[in-house]
Amino acid sequence: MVRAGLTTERLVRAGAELADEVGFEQVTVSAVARRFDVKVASLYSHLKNSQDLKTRIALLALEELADRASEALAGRSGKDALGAFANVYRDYALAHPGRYTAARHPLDTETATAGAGVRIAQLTRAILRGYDLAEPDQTHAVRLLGSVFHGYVSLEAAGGFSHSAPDSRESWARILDGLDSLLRNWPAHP
Amino acid sequence: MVRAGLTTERLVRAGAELADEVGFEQVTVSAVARRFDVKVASLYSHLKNSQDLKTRIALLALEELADRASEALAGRSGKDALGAFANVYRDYALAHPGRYTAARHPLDTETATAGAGVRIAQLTRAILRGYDLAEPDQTHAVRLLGSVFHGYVSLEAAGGFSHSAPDSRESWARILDGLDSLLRNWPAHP
DNA sequence: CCCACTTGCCTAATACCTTTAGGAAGCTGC
DNA sequence: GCAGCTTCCTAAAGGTATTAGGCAAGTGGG
Repeated sequence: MVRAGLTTERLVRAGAELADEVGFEQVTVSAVARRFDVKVASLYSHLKNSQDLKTRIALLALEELADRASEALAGRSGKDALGAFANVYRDYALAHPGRYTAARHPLDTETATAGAGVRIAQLTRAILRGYDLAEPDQTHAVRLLGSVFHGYVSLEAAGGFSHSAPDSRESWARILDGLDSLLRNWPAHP
Repeated sequence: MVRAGLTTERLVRAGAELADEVGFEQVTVSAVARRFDVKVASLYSHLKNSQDLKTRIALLALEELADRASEALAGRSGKDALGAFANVYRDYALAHPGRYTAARHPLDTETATAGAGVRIAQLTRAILRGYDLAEPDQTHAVRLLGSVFHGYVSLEAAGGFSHSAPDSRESWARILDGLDSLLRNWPAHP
């Protein structure tokens, strides 16, 4: 009996690749086992269950996203930072649709607060240092940015903008212009 | 043998209720059959397959959403319309989380263009009539609004804003202020 | 009224996926 | 070179999806 050398790490990584290839919903313990040419039950020494696999893929994706965002943001500020961060999001979602879907997978509170999601939130807040926003407006703005990035990228991934003019990239650029403008002129509370 | 009186309509409606109760992902042909106290195979006279069921639930949700939005928008314009539309979205998502998830379910192009999704897009565009935006900026703005509404509501539904100050409603209100401001002062192309 | 026909729901069967229990073969260190 | 842990396996039970074929409940024409 030749051992396949399974580890949780390798299984999760394979699951992430599978997600990008066939969609996150289609990622199954069985499919990962097939990929390693191993019986399904063998994976249960490394994974608690199917949900565990999906959660770990989600955490991997969040970490990759946070790493890229962190690197892109280094040395940038203001609109430059805004655009860099936004493009990391968009590029990641387009290059790794399955992982991106995984990153949006609902996590229970403890898992979420322990994962890289909070790093992403911190980075979003860092972008706003280039704009003059005091609390609580800063938090409102963080939520706005998160919504726009996530919303746009999801709709784009779902094909929402693919069959109509103008080009999605053009809209993306103009939306970033708009956000920059809004952040510089955030309306005072009435 | 007493007949249960199954119809595609009733099955889809039951599926939608089930989605709101246990989540759209948990909606299964078997679960719907149980709800009617009927054998699973019986549903296949009314539904093509599991995917068909989910697609029909998605279309139902889109239609309900479009109906509500249409009603809310009647007689309103400008920021008033923007707020009314946004609140329909948010309220629907909070009241019917499963249906809302269903509404975001990816549809193939033909199904999507035949469904109520296009009505929603048209309504979004109608809101912008209250602002002075020419094409292609109008389309960019439609995409921005769609992204913000969808993004915010998804993040909120996933619990993103639930355990932190300020209150989510407050952010929502201030984000709508921000969007209104941005639409009134849409930056000219550099 | 009843016979034929259509329709609605059923049984049966196949094929996956998930998960647990328990066993055997490989590796590691003494 | 063997004790013990680890890795992977076989076996089994239970759930979901889907198809094929059957019987009984409604329906319409003679």
